[in-house]
Amino acid sequence: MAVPSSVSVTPTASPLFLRENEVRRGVELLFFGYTRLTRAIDEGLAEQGLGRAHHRALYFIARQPDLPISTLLKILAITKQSLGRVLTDLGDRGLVETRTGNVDRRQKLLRLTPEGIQFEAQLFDALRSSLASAYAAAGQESVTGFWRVLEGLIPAKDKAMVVALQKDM
Amino acid sequence: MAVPSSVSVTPTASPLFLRENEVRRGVELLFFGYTRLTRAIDEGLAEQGLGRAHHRALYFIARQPDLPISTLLKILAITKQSLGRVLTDLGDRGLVETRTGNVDRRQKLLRLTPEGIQFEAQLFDALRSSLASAYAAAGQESVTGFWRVLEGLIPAKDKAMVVALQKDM
DNA sequence: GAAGATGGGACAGCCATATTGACGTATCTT
DNA sequence: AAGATACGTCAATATGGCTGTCCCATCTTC
Repeated sequence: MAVPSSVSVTPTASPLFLRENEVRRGVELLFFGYTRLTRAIDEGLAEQGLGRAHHRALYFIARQPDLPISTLLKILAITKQSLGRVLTDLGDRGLVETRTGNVDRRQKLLRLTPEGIQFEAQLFDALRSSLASAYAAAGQESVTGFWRVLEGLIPAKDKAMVVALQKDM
Repeated sequence: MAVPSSVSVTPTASPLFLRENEVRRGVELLFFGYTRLTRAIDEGLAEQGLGRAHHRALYFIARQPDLPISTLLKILAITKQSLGRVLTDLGDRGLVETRTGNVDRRQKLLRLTPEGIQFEAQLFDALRSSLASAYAAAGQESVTGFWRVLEGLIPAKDKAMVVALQKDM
């Protein structure tokens, strides 16, 4: 992709970005795309009596084992109480376990149990199959653009958090 | 994953679409991008004592004036009861009005009142400013890719509905 | 014209997921 | 020793979904 990141944005393209229809198209595609992707895993979650909130926690714990609760709270941007219930449910089902932090003993580090790893992988398969087919249909250049636009939607103050998740890529 | 060793594989070829990190990146960017975009309008909604469910209805009514309720139900994919409460709230605030269909008198066609138009436009401004800056930062080619991938996430049976929204583009 | 399908409204009750505010305990920092 | 931080927990509340049931008006079909 030839986007001159070192150069100031060229004004020639700017009329496009101010037109209402382009914005509405993005809003709608994001709405439908996001909701359809999340629906792909509802069935698997329901089998365990879990909801989407549980999956979000499961997902980020899978992504960053030994994640402290405070970090997960920042990622999910929900309250401690809301997350508490979710983690209790996941713990009760033997999907998530905690260990006391060795650097800071106040922390509880979250990780998936073997059963949790397997369950998350099963849910992830549904996400992968949806996204992989969308990627394949759109082509690699489109995927890069897809990422770039979404990155632009994330406020600067949150960007470090997202980058941290992807540092191993 | 079995890659035929007789074929030379470039790092950008099809295996890209099966690799876990690319999928996880998409999942995460969609999550953060979508949630951040929706947060952009929460404040404006709260001023009216409304929530995101109200905005979704408002948005699609703005997009397709004289929309029958049954169509809106398909778009939002929620139950009649859930939508009913939302529409009652919007009607009570004088943002939405209904008229009896002239083709089919059982139908109630939804449209925004002048106040509703103004309010939706105000919320839309927040969406526009977020999306427009993401578009501008990513560049026009990226925007096309962004659309393409999201379109690929929408199941075939829903695609006609989305296209219908955008037929005037 | 009668029967059935469809569009819409309304009742009651339930569930999942989020919120605020307050308070307690263990541990780390200064 | 004092204060900040990480985590847990209580109680109360709001939002936005859901199911099931029943109703009425209107359109379609035979």
